Amino acid sequence: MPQSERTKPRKLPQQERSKETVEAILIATTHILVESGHESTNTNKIAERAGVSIGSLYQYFPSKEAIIAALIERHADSMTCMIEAKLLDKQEAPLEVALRELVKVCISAHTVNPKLHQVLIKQVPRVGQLEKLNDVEKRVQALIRSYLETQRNQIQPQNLDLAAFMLAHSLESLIHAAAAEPSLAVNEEFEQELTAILLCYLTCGL
Amino acid sequence: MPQSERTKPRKLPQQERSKETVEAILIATTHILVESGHESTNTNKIAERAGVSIGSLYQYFPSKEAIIAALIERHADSMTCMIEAKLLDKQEAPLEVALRELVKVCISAHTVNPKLHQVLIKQVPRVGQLEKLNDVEKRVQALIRSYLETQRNQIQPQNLDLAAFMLAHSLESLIHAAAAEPSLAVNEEFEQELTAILLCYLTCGL
Amino acid sequence: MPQSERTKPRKLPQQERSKETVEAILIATTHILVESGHESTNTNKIAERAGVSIGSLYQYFPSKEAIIAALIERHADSMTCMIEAKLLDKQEAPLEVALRELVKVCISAHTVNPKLHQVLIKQVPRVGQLEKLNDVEKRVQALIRSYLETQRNQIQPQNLDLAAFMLAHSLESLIHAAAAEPSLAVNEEFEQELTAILLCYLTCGL
Amino acid sequence: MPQSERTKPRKLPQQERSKETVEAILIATTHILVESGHESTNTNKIAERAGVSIGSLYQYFPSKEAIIAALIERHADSMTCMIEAKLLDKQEAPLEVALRELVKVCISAHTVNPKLHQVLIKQVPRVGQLEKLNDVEKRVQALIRSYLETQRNQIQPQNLDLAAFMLAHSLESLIHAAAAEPSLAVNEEFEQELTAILLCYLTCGL
DNA sequence: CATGAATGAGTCTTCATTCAT
DNA sequence: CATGAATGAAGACTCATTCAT
Repeated sequence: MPQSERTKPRKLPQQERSKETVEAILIATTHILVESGHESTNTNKIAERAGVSIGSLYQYFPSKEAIIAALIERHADSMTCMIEAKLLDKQEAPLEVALRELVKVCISAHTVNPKLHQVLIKQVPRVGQLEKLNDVEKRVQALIRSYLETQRNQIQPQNLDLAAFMLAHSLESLIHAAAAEPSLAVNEEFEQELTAILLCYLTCGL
Repeated sequence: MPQSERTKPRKLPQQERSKETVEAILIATTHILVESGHESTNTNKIAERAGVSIGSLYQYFPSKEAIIAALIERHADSMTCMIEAKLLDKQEAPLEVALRELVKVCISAHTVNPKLHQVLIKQVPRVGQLEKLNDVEKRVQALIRSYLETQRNQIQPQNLDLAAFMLAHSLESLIHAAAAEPSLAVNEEFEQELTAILLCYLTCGL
Repeated sequence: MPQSERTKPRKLPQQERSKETVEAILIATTHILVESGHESTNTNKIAERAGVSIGSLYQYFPSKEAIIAALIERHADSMTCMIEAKLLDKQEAPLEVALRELVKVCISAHTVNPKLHQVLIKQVPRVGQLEKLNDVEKRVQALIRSYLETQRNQIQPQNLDLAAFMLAHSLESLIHAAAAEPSLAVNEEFEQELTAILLCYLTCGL
Repeated sequence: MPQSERTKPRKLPQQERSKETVEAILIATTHILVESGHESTNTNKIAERAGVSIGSLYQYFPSKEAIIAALIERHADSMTCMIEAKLLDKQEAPLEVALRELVKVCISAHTVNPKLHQVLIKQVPRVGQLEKLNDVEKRVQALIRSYLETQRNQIQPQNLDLAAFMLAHSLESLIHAAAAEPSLAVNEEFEQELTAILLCYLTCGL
């Protein structure tokens, strides 16, 4: 999956100073996205907020899209890392425990910067390089898939690809939806219910 | 949730010709969205494609957003109508049958114009009046909620609001995801699995 | 020779008002080119000088290049028309008379807007659609070629294509050069000498 | 014509390394011009291609224009040197021989780096210091002028300035045009015809 | 009511050049 | 003197929307 010329970071910052610049740009972008939404996020605002000239911005990112893409990548990385760590940690645990922990860590992952997450999910068009947003699901799905493998004889579904797909997407979308729904607290009860739906699916032989 | 001045259709077309104009605009918008995506959909293109002057377009819609909102509304209506009809029809049916039918009709609903559905979901920012995209879920959730009411003693979850939320969002998101995933056929097996996850959740007492 | 999307006029002005707009744009461009040169000619200046919004400019011309190209086309047309008319008129005249008249009319053609001509020739990069500048030579060459045909047995060169090439380019470049050279008056003597070089070439059998 | 501050090479490279740097810059510029044209030649690209930092580039050249100007100067020098040598060599030769040799050497001179020559002629705006492009003609004209002096009584034209002008510009422009015209081979026949037009002009008494 | 010409604020992006390290 | 990060003026172009006809 080679990155297109338009979205590949233009040059990697080599000196300390330029690393700070890139960092400042990403942080500024995060703030603006969270405060004003994707539509009114533009490169001039980003540069200004980052305390960087517009020229510097374009030294490191070839386009506005590339900045958002980088942000998405970071965000996705940090989320999947948390999840991966937990799944590896609970590899040996009984299904119920593992699932409950998975649910917990996914919720935590969504709590890191939930406002940003919402903006990315709801406002950023999944077009071109920005499709990477879907990567989170894909990577979580892969992690789950390999976990299921180890539990193959504990679970009912035979088609592990499909089962991982079902789990990953339900998990993700329900957490999204809950986070976006002010009337619904993401509390113990929700966590419990989320664990239930996944666990039932895997174990109840209907 | 009263409509703002900016997104309420400016006047209801009452004469025959007006209705045709509105129709032409919405159809043109659909085509352009499907063919070129949301980003390159603009009012001038829409007017041209609809065979209508840009001035006339603004007679019927106060803004670009209003056009998309109208489209979303239509789309959501047609989807929820199908689902509502089916749920009412199966009100008396046993849980398993009802759920299976619900799954079937949801899949059908996504098949009416799947390309448009994808564009609306993935590319249209859920901001301002365009948040209505979420209405489909909300309305389906309400329908399910009232169905669950009738089945209260057949099912395990006690918090019906939460249960309806779980079902509606899982259903919706899994069908979306499947439709967007070329490697996954939306076939009998998928339908079966989707029914399973919902049914297990409602009946298995974990 | 189909025009590329970037340089083809965007829409032909249909109403009276828009014809005036296009005209104003071209006139403004001419003035700015003559006064400030190609490098400092930009679309914003053109629009302002034309008393037209930048948006209007882009209604009719898809790019800056397209405006210059249109100007070149006009300029080339007016030049070649003059020359064509004269050559047709002198078809029957003896060689010396015809050549002298050709020289005269070419000089006149360069005198219509010599400053513009210089800018177009010296400053506008002959790239993309702007290569049309060379069309003047090509079209003059074709006209001369067909004239030579009628004089075939009066002249020495046998390869009429080559002869037309020699005449057209010498003519053009010498007039250019003379116009650009302040120390050289484009006077009777120059006209005489120019006629001489062409006539000698065609008749003297060396 | 004193050089302006902006285009005079900033310092003459005196150490070996400096000479290499300047050389590398000019060579890189040549390559980029030939490959991508003048429009997309910029100082950052030049520096990168030359394997030199942009800062160093500005140590040796005060502006972009100065780089191109230096290139033009070199190119013009190498062309005029060839021509000068030949003309001096043929000072005693009969007119026809001298002219034929002049034609030959001019063609050779255009063959040294024809692609670069085309780019310089067609794409580089003859503005400011870049007017030097015209120097080739001027210098050739001066050389021819002094040669004609020695042949004064062999030739018809009395105004030697004008005659030199005619010869220099015809020669130059016809060779340019031929080089730019893919349909026309620069072969023996062309060489012959070019000699003819010059020789006829000088000798035939029309 | 239809038309389509006109508007202009707003955005992205480039690139010659400077300057701190 | 070399480096390359930083600068920012400048310019091309889009598109939602208005308004004269």
